[in-house]
Amino acid sequence: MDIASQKTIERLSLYRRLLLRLRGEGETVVFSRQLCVPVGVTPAQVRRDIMQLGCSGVPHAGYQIKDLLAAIAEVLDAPQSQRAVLVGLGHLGRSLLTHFSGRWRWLHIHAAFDVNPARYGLVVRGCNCYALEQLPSVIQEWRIDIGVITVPMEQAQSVATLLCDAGITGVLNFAPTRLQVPEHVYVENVDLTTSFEKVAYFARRPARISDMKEADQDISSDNSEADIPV
Amino acid sequence: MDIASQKTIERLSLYRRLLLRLRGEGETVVFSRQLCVPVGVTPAQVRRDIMQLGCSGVPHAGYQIKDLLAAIAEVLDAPQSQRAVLVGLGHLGRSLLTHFSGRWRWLHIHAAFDVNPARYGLVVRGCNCYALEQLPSVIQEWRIDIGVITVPMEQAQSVATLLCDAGITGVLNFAPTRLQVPEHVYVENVDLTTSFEKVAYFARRPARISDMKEADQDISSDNSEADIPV
DNA sequence: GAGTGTGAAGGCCTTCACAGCT
DNA sequence: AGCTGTGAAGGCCTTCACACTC
Repeated sequence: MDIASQKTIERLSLYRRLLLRLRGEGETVVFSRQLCVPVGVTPAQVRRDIMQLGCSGVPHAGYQIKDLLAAIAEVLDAPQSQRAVLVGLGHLGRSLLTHFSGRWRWLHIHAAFDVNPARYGLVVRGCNCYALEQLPSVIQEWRIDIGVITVPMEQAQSVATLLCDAGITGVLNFAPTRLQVPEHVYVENVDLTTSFEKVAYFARRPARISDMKEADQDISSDNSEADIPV
Repeated sequence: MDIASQKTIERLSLYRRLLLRLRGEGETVVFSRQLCVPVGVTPAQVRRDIMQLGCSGVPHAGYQIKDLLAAIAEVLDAPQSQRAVLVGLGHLGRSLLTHFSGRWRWLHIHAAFDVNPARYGLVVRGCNCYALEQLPSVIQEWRIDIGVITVPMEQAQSVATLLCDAGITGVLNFAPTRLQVPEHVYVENVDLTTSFEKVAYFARRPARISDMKEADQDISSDNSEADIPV
């Protein structure tokens, strides 16, 4: 697979976690029909993605889970582990560090930065906080290629520029603005405020319609035996 | 504006925060050219969105910021404030509560739920944690229409079903799976793991090109958790 | 019959391009 | 000249449909 679109990468990520789960349950083969539902697409889309991965299935016999996992890993996983820095140790930044640091061996948050001197030397989950001025040298010395931005909107662009100038090629942006970066830099936006506003909007729009006829459709879920939530 | 697509709502949310910032800086009018960049679209898209809002601008004089804000609020803001519940008081759930609770007056996280009895009675930012069994009655009694799911993937679907059966119409899903819900229920997925994987993937794709010019020092200490240079 | 592989069609957005206004 | 309003065109994905395989 030479080049994959953003949406394809998203689906591969979802496929993988699903496949890992199936494998953990003892399965060895899988059909496109099983994969499509939890990823939210049609079987045709699943087959297209698998085709693009270079894997082949057997009609009526499905795909080998281990083949799929190997092919997906080939695409998604870096040859060596990647390193990231986080900029902005406010509430959100600390939460992310606490929650995610050390959670994936293939992505290590190597250092944190902030403009607030009160936060220098702060250590969250083994991750040190430094002054923003030190960012370029740290990035270059450790060949870090990912920056996580958790600063307020007003400062996001200047931090992004700083990161890009230092040589970063990927940004995970939690600030509610679209960053301007050089063409070779990829930006993934995670905008929780917008997500909340979207849910709030769509939650109240169709409500009236469904209020009319309430309980007609029940969801046909495969894992219906698992009545024990959480 | 009768109906708006997901992408339109996203942009409206971004426009608004930008407009609020501009207004705070003393501006009263704005051009499409100013709005397009931080939202990541073209001026034509901005004008289309504004047209859809029902606002008009004046050539060479731009749009009135207060008109735009009023029109956007008309679309995005609920007549009365909306209430949400959060299910799953693990690390992520607590972080979200800590970070977002009380942050927006128009969306109140009213209660939290978990299956783990050790968490019953837990209070995070004034938000009480209850047993999952109480979820339906709380939702119905308080007419809550939004559910935030922060449980592991394995339990996400059953929680979603529970929420939908209780009458929820919007779900903010942090679990890495696409939920099956009745047609009238809207689901917004926030998948941090996938986001990280996307950044990691795209960060190293164009890397080779830029690798050319400073491929001198090779620090290949992969799983190094060594100290940070200062 | 049940599933895979894939060309072709369809849909949804975004952008282009240009008329109209001041 | 500069910017808005908008029909038309173009692009990107997704889905359809069906031949093919076991």
